[in-house]
Amino acid sequence: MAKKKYELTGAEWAIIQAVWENEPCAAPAVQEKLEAQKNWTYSTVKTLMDRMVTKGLLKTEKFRNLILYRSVVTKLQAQKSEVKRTVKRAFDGALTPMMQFMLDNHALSQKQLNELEALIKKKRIKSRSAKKK
Amino acid sequence: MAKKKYELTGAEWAIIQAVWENEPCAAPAVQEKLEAQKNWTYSTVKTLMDRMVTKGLLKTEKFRNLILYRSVVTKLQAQKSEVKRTVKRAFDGALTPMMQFMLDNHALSQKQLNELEALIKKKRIKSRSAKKK
DNA sequence: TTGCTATCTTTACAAATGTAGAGTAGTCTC
DNA sequence: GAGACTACTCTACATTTGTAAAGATAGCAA
Repeated sequence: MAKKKYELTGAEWAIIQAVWENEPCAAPAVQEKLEAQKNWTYSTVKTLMDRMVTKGLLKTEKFRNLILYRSVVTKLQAQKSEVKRTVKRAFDGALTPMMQFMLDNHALSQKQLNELEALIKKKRIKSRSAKKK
Repeated sequence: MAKKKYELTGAEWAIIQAVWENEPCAAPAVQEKLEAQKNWTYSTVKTLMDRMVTKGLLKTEKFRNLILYRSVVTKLQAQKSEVKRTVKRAFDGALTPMMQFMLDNHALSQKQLNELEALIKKKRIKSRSAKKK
C-alpha cells in the first residue's frame, strides 16, 4: 500500500490533538478543551471537525442524538507526513541535512545532546545488526 | 528585532528555490527553470512571484522594460521558519522529540549516523565552551 | 406541555492559494 | 513602419482555509 499523505492544516492539528487525547469525544468537549489556546466558537470547531471527517481524518459514530468523533490517522502518521513535507519542501527531500540544520541552528543543552548521541549509538547498533540479517 | 515568520506555501517554495539559484532573475527564466517539475504557465509563475513581492518574500528592480527579482529572505531563514512550524504543530514545540522521531522513523545509513554523531560531538564541545564564556 | 438547554445543521463569507487566459506594450527585424 | 517576439499587466475563477451566526431539534425539567 502506498503511503498516504495526511497533511493537516494548523487548525486541523489543534483539533486532532484534542481528539487524540480524548478519543472518542464529542465536538463540544473538543471546543472546551481548545478554548484556552484557540478562541474558537463551537460553530468553528464543529465545522472544522466535520470537514475533517469528509477528508477522512476523523470518523464519527452516532449515539442517540450525540455524535462522537474518533481519529482515523494516528499521531505517528500525521507526524510522519508533517516531517516529510518539510524535508521535501525545504531540504530537497534529504533527511540528514535537515537534521544537521536543526543541530546547527538551535541551541540544545548538553543533556539534549547527550540524549541524542545515545540514541544514535543505539540506532547504529540496530541498523548494523539489521543489515546482517 | 523579533524573528519574523517566513512561512512559504508549497508553490512559493518552488519559486524561491529557483530564485535563490539564479539571483537576480526574471520571471520567464524562473518559469523555464521550473517547467520540468511544475507544469506552470508563465502567467502562473508571474502571479505567484508578484504576490511574493507583496508579501515581502521577493523584491524587484526594473531595468528598462525588464523586471528582475531577488529574494528578500534567505534560504536559512525560510528553512528555520519551516522547521519551526513543524516543531510547533506536530511536536509541541519541542525540538529533541522531533529529532528523536526522525531518528526512529527513518532508515539512516551507518554513514549518516556517523556523520550525525560527529556533528553532535562537535556541537557539544562548542556549547560547553560557550557556556564558560 | 412548555420552555430551557445542549447539540447539531445550514449557510455564509472573507482571505489565501493555485492556476491561467487575454490583452498590451516595447523592441527587433526586415 | 509592420509584423513578430517577448515580457508584462489585468482580471478571473475555483478550491481550501479560517471563522462564525442563525436556525432547527431533541431531551429534560417544571
